[in-house]
Amino acid sequence: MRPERKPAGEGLLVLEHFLPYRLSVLSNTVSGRIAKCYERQFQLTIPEWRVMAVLGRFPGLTAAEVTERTAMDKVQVSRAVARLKKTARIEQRAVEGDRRARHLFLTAAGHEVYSEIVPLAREYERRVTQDLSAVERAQLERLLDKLTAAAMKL
Amino acid sequence: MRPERKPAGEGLLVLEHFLPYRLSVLSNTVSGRIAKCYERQFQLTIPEWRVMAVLGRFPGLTAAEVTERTAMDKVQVSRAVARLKKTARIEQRAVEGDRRARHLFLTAAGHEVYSEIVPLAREYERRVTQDLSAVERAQLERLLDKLTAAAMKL
DNA sequence: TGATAATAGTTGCAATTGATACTATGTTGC
DNA sequence: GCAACATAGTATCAATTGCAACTATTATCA
Repeated sequence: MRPERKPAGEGLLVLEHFLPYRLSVLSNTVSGRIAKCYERQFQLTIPEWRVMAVLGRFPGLTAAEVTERTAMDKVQVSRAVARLKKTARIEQRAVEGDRRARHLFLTAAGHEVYSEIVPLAREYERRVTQDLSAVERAQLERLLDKLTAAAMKL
Repeated sequence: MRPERKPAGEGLLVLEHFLPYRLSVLSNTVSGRIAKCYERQFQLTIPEWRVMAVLGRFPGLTAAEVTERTAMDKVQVSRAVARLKKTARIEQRAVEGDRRARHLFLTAAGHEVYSEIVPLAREYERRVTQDLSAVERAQLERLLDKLTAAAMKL
């Protein structure tokens, strides 16, 4: 009775082909690299940058809406917002008809930081994907859509 | 007038098409779901499960080799190993000719847990990818390879 | 109305993490 | 054989996180 009859057999998990594992390695590598960049240059943590990024694209969201859009949790957003307020990268304005929530906006200083980081981020993305053909890029986009949708559903 | 005339304009980052962001959302969603599963059922953290998974596939690795294979850092591995030892899921044996390192193995109890988790992990992966055709699966594999290689190089 | 529940956001505390430094052992080159 | 350096793994301490509880406000509905 051989113990290791089949390498990808029933009871074995081949980690290097296991999707969640591969995604995690890739995502950590990719995000980690850019993070180093804006951490050093702007003293921004990943959650802070994420909040800024989404506010740059959708000014005036509330913290709850930021939470939805970023798949961060609300405590994480709350703390990122607090730090960003303290460093004057964002500001808050009242929400008409709801005194619990506040609209969030990048300040002028926030915009400045944002517009410095965006090209860096773009450039980094470009480098990571530079070996992909146009076709492969389209495939990637499509696959990410499908996988994300499927993962959300479970 | 279309609202999104220049969707990828110079100064704007369209988060929902930005690769690092999409990878992060997908990876967190995917890993998070399975993690919940073995956290509840077996009191295993993500790093612990990762160490077990790699030891299930490659019995006898040292902590340093686990570190290499998992893209975790060595402190993380050290702590996961400490916990797994305490919960008797793994055991250590001397390395011939090097008294610093020790070979790591799943115990019988560890194997039991492992062989219960593997089918769950498999099933979960199957569900996430069930909407993909065979061709798409191959594309995915290929794209992950390319992206991971590119990210590592930077 | 008023009681109950839901939502926005914050805070406190315990657990986890990350960076750094440390011990012990091994290797290299002179 | 012995400095100087490298490696395996652990410990320490501050910073970050995650969970649950909390305040304040708004919504529901009998």
